[in-house]
Amino acid sequence: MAVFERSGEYSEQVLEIVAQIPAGRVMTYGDVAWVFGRPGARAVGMVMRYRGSEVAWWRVIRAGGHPPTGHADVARTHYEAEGTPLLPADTPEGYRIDLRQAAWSPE
DNA sequence: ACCTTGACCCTAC
DNA sequence: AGTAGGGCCAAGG
Repeated sequence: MAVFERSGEYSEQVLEIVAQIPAGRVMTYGDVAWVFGRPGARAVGMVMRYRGSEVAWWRVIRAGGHPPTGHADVARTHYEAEGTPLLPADTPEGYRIDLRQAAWSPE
C-alpha cells in the first residue's frame, strides 16, 4: 500500500506485482500488464525505466523468455545468482529464460 | 486535447 | 539472424 508516490496508480500496481515475484521466477511484461485486465506491455516497460530501480526488474522479461533490451548481460548475472532456469538459444544474447519452469503468476 | 517517447508484442519480408 | 511496419498503453511536455 502505499509508500509509493509519484505518477499514476498504474506505476504503483506494476511495481507491487514485480515485487511479489519470488526469486528464481520471472514474469513477462505482457503478463504483468494483463494483471490489470488490459494489454500494455510498453507501459510496463516504461515503469521499469522510471521506477525499476526499486524492484527486481530482471524478473520481468519479454515474451518468449528474452531478457530486457539493453540489460541482458546484467540480468543474466541475477538469474544465475538466484538459480533462475536458463536455456541456451540462438538469440543474440545467447540465452533465454526457461518459461516452462520460471513462469510465475500472482495468486 | 495533441504529440512524442519508451527496458513491448506480433507478423511479415 | 535482422529489419520493417503496425498496434497496444501510460506519462510528460
